[in-house]
Amino acid sequence: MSCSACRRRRWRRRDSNCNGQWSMVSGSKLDRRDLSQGERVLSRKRKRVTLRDVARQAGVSPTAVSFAYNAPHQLSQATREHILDTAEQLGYQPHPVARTLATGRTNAIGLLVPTSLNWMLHDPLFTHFLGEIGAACDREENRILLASMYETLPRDLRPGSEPVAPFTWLSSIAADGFLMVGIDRSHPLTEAVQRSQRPIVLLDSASDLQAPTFNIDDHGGAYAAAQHLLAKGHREFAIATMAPRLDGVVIPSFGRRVKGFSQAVEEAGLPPSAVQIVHARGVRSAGHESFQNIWKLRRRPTAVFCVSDVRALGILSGARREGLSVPDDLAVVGFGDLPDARESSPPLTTVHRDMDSQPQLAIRTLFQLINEQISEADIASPHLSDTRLVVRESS
Amino acid sequence: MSCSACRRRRWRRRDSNCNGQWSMVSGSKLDRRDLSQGERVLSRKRKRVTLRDVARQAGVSPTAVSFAYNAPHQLSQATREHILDTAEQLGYQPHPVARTLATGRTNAIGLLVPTSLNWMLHDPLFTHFLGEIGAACDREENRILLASMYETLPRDLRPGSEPVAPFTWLSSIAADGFLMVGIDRSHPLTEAVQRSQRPIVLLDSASDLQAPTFNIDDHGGAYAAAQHLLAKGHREFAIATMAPRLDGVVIPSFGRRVKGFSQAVEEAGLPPSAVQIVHARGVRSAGHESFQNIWKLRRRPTAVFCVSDVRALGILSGARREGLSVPDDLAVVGFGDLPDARESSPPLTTVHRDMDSQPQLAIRTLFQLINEQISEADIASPHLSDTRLVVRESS
DNA sequence: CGCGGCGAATTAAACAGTTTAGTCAACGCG
DNA sequence: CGCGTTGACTAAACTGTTTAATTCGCCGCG
Repeated sequence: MSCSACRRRRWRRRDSNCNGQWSMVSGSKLDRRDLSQGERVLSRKRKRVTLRDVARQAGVSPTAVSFAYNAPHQLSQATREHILDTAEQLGYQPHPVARTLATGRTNAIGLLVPTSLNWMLHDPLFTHFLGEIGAACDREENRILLASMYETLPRDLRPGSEPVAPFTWLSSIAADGFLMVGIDRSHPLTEAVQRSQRPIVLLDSASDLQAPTFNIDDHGGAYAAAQHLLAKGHREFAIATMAPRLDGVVIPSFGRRVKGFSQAVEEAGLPPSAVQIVHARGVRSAGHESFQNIWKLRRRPTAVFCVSDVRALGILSGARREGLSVPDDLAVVGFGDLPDARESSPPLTTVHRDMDSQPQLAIRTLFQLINEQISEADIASPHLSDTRLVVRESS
Repeated sequence: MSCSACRRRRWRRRDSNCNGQWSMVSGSKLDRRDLSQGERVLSRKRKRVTLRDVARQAGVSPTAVSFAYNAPHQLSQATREHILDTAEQLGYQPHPVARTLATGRTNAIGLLVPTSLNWMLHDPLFTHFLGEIGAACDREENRILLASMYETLPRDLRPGSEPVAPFTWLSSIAADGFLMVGIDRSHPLTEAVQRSQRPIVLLDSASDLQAPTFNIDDHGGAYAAAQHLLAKGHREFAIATMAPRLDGVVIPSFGRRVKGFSQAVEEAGLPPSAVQIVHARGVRSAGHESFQNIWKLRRRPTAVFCVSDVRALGILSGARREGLSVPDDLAVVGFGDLPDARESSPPLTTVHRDMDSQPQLAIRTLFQLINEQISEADIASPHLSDTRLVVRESS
């Protein structure tokens, strides 16, 4: 069958024509280890094999080569096989970027975080989100492009190095849409991303931004935590939270939790001084840091509310080390209900939040927006998910 | 000063010329919320503002616009400002992909994992690596492109869905280089990635691949663990590891650990039956699963060696729930020395491995390769990092 | 016998930037 | 006055694909 094809086409002739050219590109089909030192240096300069090279070599048009991969039915069986063989021989690899430019799809979603990647990736809640997002990307055959918006913060918020212009920064993120986690409207990049014309979805972020937003009831959860502690008779509190601007970054959900807790205490008729706020900068280390800071307070609180479970767990182990009894000397309440919260000693009282369906919903929405299955107008936003207090033995 | 520039150039004339064109693109400078429903539908179709649009509007060549951003010193101050103003007005956003195509740089590194993203992202060791890699990317102003090689597994290894051709898969990953974690040479994609002509670095992977490899002494660590347990008098062992092919994926370091442990037992003169191997498929859940499987064994082992700490910690909590005493009823040894291993009850005996400098070294090497600061030939590979047994109270 | 339609392949035009090799005028200098 | 240099800017080539439009021969049908 390939014979009839051969007769029709001018492969043979081309093949011999191309023998001269062949040597130019022959290196590319060699295995790396076959290259001597000299050849390897040469290979630096060697241009990559392009679709055009394959076309020339196979004696067909570039379009035909493209069809061989993307629209096989457009080509006769024989031609198609011949092209694929040639491509294999030359060691042709399609250029991902060129392909993206032509199709307009990157098959990647941009996961944007306000802090440094390092900071965020040490937060177990975030890595849990990452797992859910990963599962969705597995299904959609997409990748996650993890990018930190940190570099774009202006000098006064992040001293030390020159900020990257939001403009420039954004022009280096090749993604079909953005999922932004923990974003505040004060961030200089927020607006730029919104102007990028690509779909955006927000998770655990500010609630007043012009994009589909998926949040939880931070305020209510914290409020309930305060009520619980008040009912237990506590009158002196500490709140352990992130430094108000961790290197210029504000995480809105933490702010809402602080507000919710303070409000409940205030409504109980206690003075504002009944709530002392302690800050910590790290993530994993935040618990220890917070514990130290609480320890140093002149007026010792009898209960501490943490804006995240990592902090609470850290305080628990700090207290253990110090010989303090929880909850008798210090009651501890967390926020998030990580799996570890159940296993700690004592098991942690914490505000349970949905960790699974909320990020799942967000990422699914993003994919729907990218695939134009829904429009932004169809989405009720902000989408709030309930929180509830889970009382265990640390309070 | 801008006057002299105005006199020399023909901005005014062009400006009025372009008023007709202007309306074509004017929508792009509008805020989303200003668009009525009808206009929003229209905006779908609206083409994005390109560098050429800016050039036309500003009355300069496309080159000049490019220079305004990338080579400011090539332009006079006045021209540059005029271009930037115009761009701002039109809401121009440079196209990341086009830019990448022209420059050849994506500013992203591909982090390739053999399993599903979901699986890998639930492994605390991996997310720790991710943090280190994130820190390096923070410094280099790069992004992480997280991609799973899972989809490319052939049908017989991963039943259920059609495999993506390695070829096709690779042509959708836009990265300047690859960091591969936990890769075995049996994976069909390994070869394809190696042929991609982009720098590659391997971490915790097979040791016989043609690329700079950063591993730890898995064999030695496991060997030491066995010796320790033998010295304590144990004679019946279990090894808890991953299903030999988790959905077709082999993780080489686990294999080396199983081998190292078995070898030590064998050299002590015990029969092969003294080591029973139990498998588990999950990550977080692997510990529980493993414990159940050990529990079911006809000949109960007195000690269990786990290829990872997550497994060991899971077994610990499984044993606690079952009322078993560790180490008296069952001695448990892990591998990895996660931070949690110190805090568990009882604290976990485990093989300490370097979690920080090894991934740091790998990622730094990758960036050096990408920036052509070193060549592959300069790298001693495989690079092995020591492991050592840390005896705590679980054995 | 002419014409519509189809299969197979081609041509040319996007896609949206960067970069090289200039052009052109002004300027200083011998 | 001619020559070389410099500064400011441009034209054209280049990056490697996809895709809409088109050609060309062939077949069946009225």
